[in-house]
Amino acid sequence: MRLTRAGEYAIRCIMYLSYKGKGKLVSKKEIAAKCAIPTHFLSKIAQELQKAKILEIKQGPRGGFVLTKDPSELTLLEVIEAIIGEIYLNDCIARPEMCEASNICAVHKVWQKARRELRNILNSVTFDKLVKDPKCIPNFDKEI
Amino acid sequence: MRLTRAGEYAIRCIMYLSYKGKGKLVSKKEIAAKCAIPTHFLSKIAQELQKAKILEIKQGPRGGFVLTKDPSELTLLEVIEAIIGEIYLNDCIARPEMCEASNICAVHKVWQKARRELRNILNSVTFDKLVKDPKCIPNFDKEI
DNA sequence: CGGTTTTTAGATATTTTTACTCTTAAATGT
DNA sequence: ACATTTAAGAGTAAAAATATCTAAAAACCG
Ligand code: SF4
Ligand code: SF4
Repeated sequence: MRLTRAGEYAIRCIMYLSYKGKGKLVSKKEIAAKCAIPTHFLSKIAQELQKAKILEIKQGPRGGFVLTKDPSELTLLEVIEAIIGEIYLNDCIARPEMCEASNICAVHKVWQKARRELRNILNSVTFDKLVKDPKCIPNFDKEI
Repeated sequence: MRLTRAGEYAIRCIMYLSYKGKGKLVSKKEIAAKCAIPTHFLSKIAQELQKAKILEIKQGPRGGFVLTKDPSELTLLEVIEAIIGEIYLNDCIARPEMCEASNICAVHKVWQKARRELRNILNSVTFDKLVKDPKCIPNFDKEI
């Protein structure tokens, strides 16, 4: 019950793009270096984020990624679920038909609540707030 | 980011034992049948639950499992973490040294909060309450 | 005591997921 | 045209999940 590496990398990538600002083009190489993400893996992650309309990919020399959403409108939950899919916590929340008891099960109700709370917390945090605290991006300022 | 099958099975097993009552011996075969758990897999799960002092295993004919904790003192969180280990949600919460930014990272703080809330929710539910609602154990009453 | 039943505990096996990596090709600035 | 940069998808290695198998131990029964 933990976030995958791809999810964590996606957050770091968007953190860096948010720090640079919406609409600003940043090269893949730079992001990979600053955020400690394997470059080829970053490609895969960026593709998913593009599908989710969070960023746009520009090819060619001077290519890279551009954040298309305003950091103030973009939450942790959106980025995470773009990569790992919707969070459910337990299988019977995703597919209630897998357990005949799901419509009356007391445990099921706890998972529903837990899921709602977790997603609320992750959805209440926007990237503009995250990057506003300069301390949270200690090595973004360093030269590459 | 979801509970493993072993975790779900553990909850069902303890649900059934709680329904039968603390100190009551129930055979493995019966639990496996009622809770739809592969019998051999149930052995492995029971071993973990015994290590966590939640139940005791009795061998021999008329053997089985006995709940050693009072259902009112036993929470969902205890049972789950006995099987899947402590919940952390993100690697850097389990091992802050894996990311140099962890002591100042704003995202890290969100995960700390999310983890605390999730564990609180799971820890606030005891098994006596779960089994008190007769509807949550629809097929426990059926004959085997 | 000896046989039968029931579970143990560890080894093994299969499948799925994770976490990358490689390769070929496409896009684009100069 | 050509060099640079990324795309897209196939491929792979390792880990985790999900069981299953087997030899043996425990305990009841007659
Ligand atoms: S028993 Fe309850 S919690 Fe478990 S799978 Fe069924 S509905 Fe979900
Ligand atoms: S960047 Fe923040 S959230 Fe991500 S691993 Fe480091 S401390 Fe954790």
